Amino acid sequence: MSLIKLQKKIVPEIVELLELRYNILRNILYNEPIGRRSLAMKLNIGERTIRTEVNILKKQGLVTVGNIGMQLTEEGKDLIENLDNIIRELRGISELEKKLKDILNIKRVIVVPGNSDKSELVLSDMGKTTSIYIQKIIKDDCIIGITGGTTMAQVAEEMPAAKIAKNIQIIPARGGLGKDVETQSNSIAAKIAKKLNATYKLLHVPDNIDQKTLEGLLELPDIKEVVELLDKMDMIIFGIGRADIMASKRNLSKDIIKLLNERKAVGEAFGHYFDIKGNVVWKMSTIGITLESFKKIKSAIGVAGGESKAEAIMAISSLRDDITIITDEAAANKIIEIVNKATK
Amino acid sequence: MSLIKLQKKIVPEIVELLELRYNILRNILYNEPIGRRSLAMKLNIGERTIRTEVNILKKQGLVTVGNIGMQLTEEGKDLIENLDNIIRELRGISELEKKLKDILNIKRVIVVPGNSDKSELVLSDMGKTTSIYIQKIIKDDCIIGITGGTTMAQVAEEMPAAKIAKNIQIIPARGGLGKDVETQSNSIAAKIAKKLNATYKLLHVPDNIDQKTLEGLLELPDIKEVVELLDKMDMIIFGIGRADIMASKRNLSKDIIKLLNERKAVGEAFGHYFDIKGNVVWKMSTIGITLESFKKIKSAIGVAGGESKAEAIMAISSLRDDITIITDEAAANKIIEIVNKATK
DNA sequence: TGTGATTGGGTCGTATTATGACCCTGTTGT
DNA sequence: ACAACAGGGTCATAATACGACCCAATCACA
Repeated sequence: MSLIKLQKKIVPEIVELLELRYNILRNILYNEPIGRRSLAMKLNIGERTIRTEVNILKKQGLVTVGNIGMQLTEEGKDLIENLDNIIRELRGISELEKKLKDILNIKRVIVVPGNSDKSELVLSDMGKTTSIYIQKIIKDDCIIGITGGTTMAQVAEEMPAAKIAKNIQIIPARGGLGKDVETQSNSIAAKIAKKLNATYKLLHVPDNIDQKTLEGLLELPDIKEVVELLDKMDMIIFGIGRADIMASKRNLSKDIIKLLNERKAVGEAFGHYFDIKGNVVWKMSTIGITLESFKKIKSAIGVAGGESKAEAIMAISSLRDDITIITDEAAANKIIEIVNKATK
Repeated sequence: MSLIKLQKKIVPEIVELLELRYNILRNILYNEPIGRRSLAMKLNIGERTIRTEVNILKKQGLVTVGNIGMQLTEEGKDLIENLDNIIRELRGISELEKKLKDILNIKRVIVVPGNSDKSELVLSDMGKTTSIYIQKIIKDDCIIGITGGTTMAQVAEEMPAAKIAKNIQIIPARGGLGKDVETQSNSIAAKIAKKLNATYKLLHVPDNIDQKTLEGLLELPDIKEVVELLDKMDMIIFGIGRADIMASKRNLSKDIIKLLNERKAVGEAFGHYFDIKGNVVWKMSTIGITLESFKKIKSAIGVAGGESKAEAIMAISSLRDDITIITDEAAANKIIEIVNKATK
């Protein structure tokens, strides 16, 4: 039996304590310097509790607290990295990954602890984990497709800057311009490309354009160039969204929303809307990767977290059995819950 | 950094909790079935505290509590073994051993956690640890000398029964009959011999006999046989006593006690009284191993615990630098304290 | 230079928990 | 039958954690 499980058995109290302090440390690290009250806000904990805990952490030499706020000491920063592994084991993340892999029947599942719906740090973690995974499998002369969304924006944000392979090309996997520039696939592709010291192409095409305009756009050399690359992608990293939320974000017409409801769309990825079995129920008319191309890409990596994304993840997992899903604990547990209910 | 140290840093509370529960579990194991009140007595803890803790342990499925008392579950028993290592690391026993080895300037030091003055379980542990160590280094055709005392009695008690080598002989390292048969070297030698499936010889000689009688006894074939073996010993396992306490236990005359005080005797082993530097200040006139023989024996293993034995252990360690000392945490810390004070 | 938003630290009443000091009843071994 | 021991119940009290405030100092920004 592992050391952690052993302790969990004999001193079960440590679980909450350890996680609480871990969260405090992490939140200080990501927001330093930060005050008591702001921290209490972020963690949804009473201010006084923060105080008690921080006093202990201070006593242990992990945080310093001055009049500008609280900061981690060097020791605290070192500690937090090792703590990651403890938390993983404490929560049984490895077992969770294995279980989820079996349930979704896919090649690889990576789970980060926490719930990205409730904590932005978990979203960061997911982004970081995705980045690290990508950097591991990336090879020379790789063409990598990227989609938009807040999750993918976070991946770009957390991507460590490092030239890890030669002649990498980053391209947006589909057109579509959201309101927020930060979460557009174009911006994200550019950001990732810069971090990886790679070249990139942009795809400036709006969503939902009519067939005629589309054909016209395809004649443009700038766009044509990218479209040709779309079929040569070696890797695609994409966010997974909820069908209903994505529909409202994109201001789809009432008719289409009705259609999506009727056909029980639950998930969205690269402009395609899927039901829980992975059937395409509708797709946006824009320039971008097709489902057929998607299925042929060597490495497909989907990223999404939060329990709300559970069904969407299930839908996308049905598309290919050699897909990699990177998600969080909350989504993983929710998926397991859904499957358990269904089989009962 | 090790997992334990990491946790000690971030959740320092667990230290006492873990140790408390460890002690409770151990005491239940060694005394099962045992009641709340008896247990509280043994551990010097309030009865109510035991109740709170046991409730948690019960909830965790580590102890069962019926109307005959409390017992460990199988899981609890499994746990306790792994816990040993955690406690060792928690207390930094390895570091302590290293430090003590350097201070005493001897070949090998083994420390068991706890204080054998305060807990009989620690004495058991020391006995068990000694037994295991002996069984590791024992070889075929070995002649092993044994002394008396409560510590050595515990070694015999905890010795696992196993024939681990051929043609082993166990002999008492010196004569001397105490009041309590159980702690006489004869009984202990016999007990150990039986457990190890070895042969043994006895040495029925009283303490403090005059020279003439001594010479007479040496003519007896039974005694002569053992005495000849004394010089052929391959290993000696001996308890270490405090000079003053041993003197009073043996009812030494006031003159001799005065002498021991004058010459600053602090330790006793195999009938010899030593000052802190390892000089013999007095020895009992009886049949048994001489200091010269002792220094020639291949393996010398001294066992003693409790802070009161600190100086005695220091004295005996000065005799040989290839001696092995098996002691407990309390004695180890006390020795370090004494040396620190002396060097300041 | 003022002003509002933070910051850490102080304090105090209250809720929660741990603990000590008992009681009771049942079982067991003598 | 009795003494010794077992667990469980109860309650007042001590220790602790916590929420809800206050204050003065500091900082960013207008």
